[in-house]
Amino acid sequence: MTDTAPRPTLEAVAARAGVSRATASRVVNGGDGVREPLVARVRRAVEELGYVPNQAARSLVTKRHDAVAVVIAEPETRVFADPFFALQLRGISKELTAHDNQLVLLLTEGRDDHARVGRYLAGGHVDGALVFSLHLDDPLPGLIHHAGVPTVFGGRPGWSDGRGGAVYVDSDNRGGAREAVRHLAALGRTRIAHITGPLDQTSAADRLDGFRDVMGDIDPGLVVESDFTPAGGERAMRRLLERHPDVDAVFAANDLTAAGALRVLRERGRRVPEDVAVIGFDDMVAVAEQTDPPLTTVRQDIEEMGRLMARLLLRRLGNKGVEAGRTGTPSSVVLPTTLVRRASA
Amino acid sequence: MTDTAPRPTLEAVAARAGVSRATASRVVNGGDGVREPLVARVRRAVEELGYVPNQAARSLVTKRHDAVAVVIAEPETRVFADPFFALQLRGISKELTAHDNQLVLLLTEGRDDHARVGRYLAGGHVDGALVFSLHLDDPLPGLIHHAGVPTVFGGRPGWSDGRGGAVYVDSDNRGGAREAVRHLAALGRTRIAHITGPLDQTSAADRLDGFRDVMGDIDPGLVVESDFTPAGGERAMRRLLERHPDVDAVFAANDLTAAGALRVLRERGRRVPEDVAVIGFDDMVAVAEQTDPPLTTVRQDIEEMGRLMARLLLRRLGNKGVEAGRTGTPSSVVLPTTLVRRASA
DNA sequence: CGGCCCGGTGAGAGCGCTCTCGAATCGTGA
DNA sequence: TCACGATTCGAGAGCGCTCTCACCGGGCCG
Repeated sequence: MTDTAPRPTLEAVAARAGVSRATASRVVNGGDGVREPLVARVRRAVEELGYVPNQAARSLVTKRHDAVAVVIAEPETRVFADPFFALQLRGISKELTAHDNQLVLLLTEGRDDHARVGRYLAGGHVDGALVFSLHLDDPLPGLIHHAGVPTVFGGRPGWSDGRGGAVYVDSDNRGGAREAVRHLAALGRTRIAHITGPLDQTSAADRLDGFRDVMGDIDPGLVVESDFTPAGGERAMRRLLERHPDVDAVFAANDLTAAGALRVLRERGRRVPEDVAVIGFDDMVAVAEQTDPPLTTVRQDIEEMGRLMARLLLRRLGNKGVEAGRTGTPSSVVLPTTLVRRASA
Repeated sequence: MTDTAPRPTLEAVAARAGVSRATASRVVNGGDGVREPLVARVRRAVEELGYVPNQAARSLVTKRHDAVAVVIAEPETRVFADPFFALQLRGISKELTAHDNQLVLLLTEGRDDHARVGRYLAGGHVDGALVFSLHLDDPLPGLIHHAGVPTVFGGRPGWSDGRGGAVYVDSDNRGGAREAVRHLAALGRTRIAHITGPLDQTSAADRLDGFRDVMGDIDPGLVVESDFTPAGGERAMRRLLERHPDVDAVFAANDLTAAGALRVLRERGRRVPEDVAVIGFDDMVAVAEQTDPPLTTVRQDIEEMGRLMARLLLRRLGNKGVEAGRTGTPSSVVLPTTLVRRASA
């Protein structure tokens, strides 16, 4: 219990099974090329001794770790207010454990942490990395690329340099936004506004693009930049009502923003959806189902994104068991979104 | 970039600095007992070569991994709908990285996973574990104890067996509940009800105990068991109104439940807080600030809980740098809660 | 019937690091 | 001045594992 009984080694297993260490090793790693009776004997010895391979010794020679890092770079507390990463983590975790890989979590905040993470990844402690880095000016992708660690990004990284080599998994922010706005238009709304997210994040920028795809060149006053927070949503909605008292629909860049907007609308006596229809983005149920009225929103399958990220990475690492892609490096994936109709639009 | 340049070894550093591998090792690990000029030379060599110690080789001999597992055992999706674990993880992460420890995340769902986790921990891949296991009947604590891995629990584990040896960090659920109920009483409420959480979780049970501490032996119909979800809160509130139409205050076991209750109250035309005062628990801002009216609730410092868990574990692992506890195994810690007054009570 | 090939097995060389131990160096007190 | 203790450094033995390579035996072809 408390005192650490010395763990049995491969040597011990071999001795007990009456074979060499080499043969024992072969059996432990699949048993190819070992005749049945011996396989059985080794297996039994493993069982009886409760042998578990020493991972450190193993990776010392194989140079593999069967571990991948998940880097979540978010200076802002905001992120933790939504279950986004939690769900993504769950998807990642499922896929990784299904292929016997460990998940090393790296949370960063602040610039100094970037260096630390870069050093860690460059240190070769993990076979690859899954990185969430949503800001345009983030130095992390560069550091990681420099470190030469196989990486898959969560969300399209907004690199300025020309290389399109980055593999990422993203949801169809632009398409989802289009669908939302089209829905508002189909409802007969004509003064449709958009409260954006921080435009240095590709997801926010893409949603704005989708909005513009449908609306064309509209009064720029109908687009208000915000920051993905409820408070920001409130501010933006207030400004919107000042500039355009006749607004009859709002597409908010995420659910939190929409919740803030809803509150201001109620406070100003506007009925939702009768006077103003509102659509959010994300489908964070804890928020979208709690608003008054419940929020119509664009859902993205967050857990699936995580699973996919892990799968792409493992494939790239040449992990057996993962169905092989056609050839070489797998390419990025963009997942579809769906409109979830509740009461607000 | 793609091809893995062979990482420099200690041997290389030693050669470049003109010292032995042993001395280079000493410098890398603090440099005690090495004279200044040599220290400087080795440091420079490390710098120039970009040397990073091979962790696998190191732990092969030290039998330490400088890594701890974080086990989150939650079959239910519910958990991921709140930022509870995210915040806790952040606290844990901060403390661990401050002491150069890695965080290996183990997410489980379903019984079979338990065995996997047990095997992993027993496999000696990590130095210790931080475990969130909130259910009374959870086999995990037993498995872990059996594996002999130093562990700190998040939340008081509800063990039936007699051993009080488990170290845990919890918030003062009972005290917080008392404060909430006293607040309601101070408001002049007399028909105070409680919507509980799942009573197989110690946090829910403790909150109920706190409620009883203040209310004494009341009409059992004023206590309704629920499940920490908004939908459950709605159901419970409905039942409550049927049985006790005269209820004038509700203490909900968490914010999500309170949100559900609020919705039912509004739907039934009860004004909050005029007719019925409502208090939640947790202070999940994303929820508590969004409800109508904003929710009065009991806050627990979740991030601090995480940080503390990590600190206790590191101390127990004899990690230098962590201020030493007085003697031996540190004991559990219960963190205070605070009442956050918003509009609902 | 002999040589050859081939699948199955074991011996042994490291992987990169820490740590013990003895050698070398330096100072100090008598 | 010389012995002796303290300090600093290097040589070398592993930690537990994988993997190459040589070895051995039996089946098959010539």
